[in-house]
Amino acid sequence: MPALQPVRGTHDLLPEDSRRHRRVGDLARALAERYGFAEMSTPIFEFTDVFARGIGEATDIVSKEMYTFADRGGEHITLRPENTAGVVRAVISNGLQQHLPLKYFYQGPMFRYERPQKGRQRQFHQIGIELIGVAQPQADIEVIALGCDIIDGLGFGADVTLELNTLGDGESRQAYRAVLLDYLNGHRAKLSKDSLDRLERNPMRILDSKDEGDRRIVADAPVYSDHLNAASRDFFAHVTAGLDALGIAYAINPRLVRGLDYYCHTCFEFTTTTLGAQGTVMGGGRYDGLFAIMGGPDTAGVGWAAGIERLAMMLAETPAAARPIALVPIGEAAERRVLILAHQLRHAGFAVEHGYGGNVGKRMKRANKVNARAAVLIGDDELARGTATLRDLDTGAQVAAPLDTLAEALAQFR
RNA sequence: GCGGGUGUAGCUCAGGUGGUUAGAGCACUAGAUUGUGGAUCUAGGGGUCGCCGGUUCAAGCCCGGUCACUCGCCCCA
Repeated sequence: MPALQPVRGTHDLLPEDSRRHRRVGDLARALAERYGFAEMSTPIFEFTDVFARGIGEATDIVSKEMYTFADRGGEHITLRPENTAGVVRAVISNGLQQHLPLKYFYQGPMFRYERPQKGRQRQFHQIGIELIGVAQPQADIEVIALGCDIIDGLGFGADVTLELNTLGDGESRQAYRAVLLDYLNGHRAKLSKDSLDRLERNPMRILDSKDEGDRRIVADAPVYSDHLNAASRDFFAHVTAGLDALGIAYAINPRLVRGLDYYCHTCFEFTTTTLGAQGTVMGGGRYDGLFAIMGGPDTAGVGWAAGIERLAMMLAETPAAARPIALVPIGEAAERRVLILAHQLRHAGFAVEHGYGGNVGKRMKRANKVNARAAVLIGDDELARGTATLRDLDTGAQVAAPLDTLAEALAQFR
């Protein structure tokens, strides 16, 4: 490590970045609460098994992207690559199935050992929701509607499309898998190298291949919707009908297959073309089988996760920082007075900055630099009269205000 | 993990085919202005040219490696 650099794929969030992230997180939380989702958080590391089992050994995340290490006690620990498995673990650990349905919102860092690109980092941040314990399609609709509100609320409605598909239930999936494997095996010789690999791990993935040759083969492949059983078809029909009723636009994408093992029935992605190759901005679906896989009682679940960095990148502008009041003391006596005054004004709810030394000019410059809304000048003259000189830094207008009621005079600059 | 591109000051970038002390704009600091910011002017600070090695009398420039970023693949948020 030659120079002092951050670890590959990690980034500092300086105040401007932080404000963008907060814009996303705050809006998402506020809307989630409106839908009845309460914020909670789980540890950023868990026993490796939580993810290995929950996400699926064969997935890319588990097979090559986890930050795993042995701690000093020899336990196998993994930095969370996503949060659904952790939330499910928390529900089971705390015996929360007695309180179904559960509705959670979370926000925080995730870790994946991948090659960084724009919109892809090794430490990144997600917001997400989980609706646990509702097997009916109402839950899917509600979860998607909330996602949609957040995307719209951030101002991305025009740049983002909702892609929707169903993975059916276990029975349907097994039936289709068999038919599909049969077909693909017949074209083995012409499949790309990547797809031969997928044939073993997740054949439905091949449907979404970008390889030309694969696409030709896929074009004539059996279609999943022909192999869905009645229950699965019915479930999906309810979901789409619900979205229609709410006026939520979506595009059915039969090729949409999510990578994680635990998904069933509804799956969806909110995608954009404005971010380059990393176009998925929010993704999720139903995971009714996950609780059983994790060793808990059968419990339904639906949710999504969204990448804060990706959403923050799409933000048209950086939210402005709060504008403080700048206190400018002139002389020793004023300096002492201002120390106290700053404290009082802060307690009264004002954001207050006082320069740290320097003459009036320098302090005014500093006030300007922190984008102060107003300056309060106090020197010997003012102290003698019991006033402060109050300057509006936007207009330059200046008035005298009594020191003991300064908070009232400053109220207009809040 | 695979393939392509890039890497000069805090930021954005100049530096024809290798040739003395590496430049600009913005930003920063100080002064003009010791009780008044944003504008202007003046001066100043700041670079082991990502890092290591090689070729050469001589490397910011050529070669190799390495690190980071970036574009695409894989996959995902």
